[in-house]
Amino acid sequence: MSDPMNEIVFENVRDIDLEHVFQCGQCFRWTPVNGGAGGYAGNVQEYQGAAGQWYCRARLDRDPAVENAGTLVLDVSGGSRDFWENYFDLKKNYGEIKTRLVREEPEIVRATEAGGGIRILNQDFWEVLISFIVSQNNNIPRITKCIRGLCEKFGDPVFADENGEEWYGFPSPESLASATTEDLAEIKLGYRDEYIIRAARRFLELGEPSGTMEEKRTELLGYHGIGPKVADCIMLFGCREFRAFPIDTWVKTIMNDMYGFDRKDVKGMQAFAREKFGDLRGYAQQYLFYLYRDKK
DNA sequence: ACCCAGGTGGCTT
DNA sequence: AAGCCACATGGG
Repeated sequence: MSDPMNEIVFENVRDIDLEHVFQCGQCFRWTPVNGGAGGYAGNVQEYQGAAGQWYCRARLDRDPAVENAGTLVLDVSGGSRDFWENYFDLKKNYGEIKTRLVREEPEIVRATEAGGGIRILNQDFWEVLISFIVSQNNNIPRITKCIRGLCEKFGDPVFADENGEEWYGFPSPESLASATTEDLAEIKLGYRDEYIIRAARRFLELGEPSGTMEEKRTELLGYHGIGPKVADCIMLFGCREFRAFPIDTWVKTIMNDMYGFDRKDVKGMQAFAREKFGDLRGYAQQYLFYLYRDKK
């Protein structure tokens, strides 16, 4: 027997595509429902996943007349309408963001068109913190597997879907703070399990970073296992710091290809992003990242 | 067997 | 400040 769900409908959402949202590397707990490539069946996209302690089945009935638009129907195990509206960032005008980016840097139009339905989710800080520590020197399929393992072993069951499959909430900080490396071994985090345990304990002491962006960054860099790249991801996806511009191997390739930067010149890339994309550089980074991920 | 993946810590110049 | 290298794990 599946658990009951609440339906929440958002009509006429602009600048949204569920494949862009869930495959752009910002989150790791959403999967296409019917195994269709990217969750497509005609003009319907369907994904299921979880945010914090809530399960959600998300369907986008796409408007055939408008690109990256449609009616978003959520079947959720909990969470208010406001919670989900905020999670999907539905109050923000992404059309305007794309227009401004292209005005400053016309070449980026390739990226804003390829990932035109990207929205930066408002995710829980703690979940983002742990997820991106797992991400270092790792690939997306395996990151996904590791995080599922963490949820199934250390999270609470929150929902049984119609196939009888159990979904789990993200582990609490306490549950990971009290875990041992032996407990974590079966998750196959490799050398990262020490990082996870220490991060959980430090988060319980410090809570979420606050202050200016630089202050948040400094605090994040104090975590063992968090360097500049992971700190920028956590700020962008978990702290609503849209001026963060994470530079990973893909972005290095992009910056080399499009603008001729030496792959080692991370400082130069940051300065370029700050100058060209200003306060919107976090969004720019997502469009660029998706463009190159999509090419593979 | 090697190289890579949303890199980082630690040690050596 | 910049340059190495080891670090688990799994896929190509």
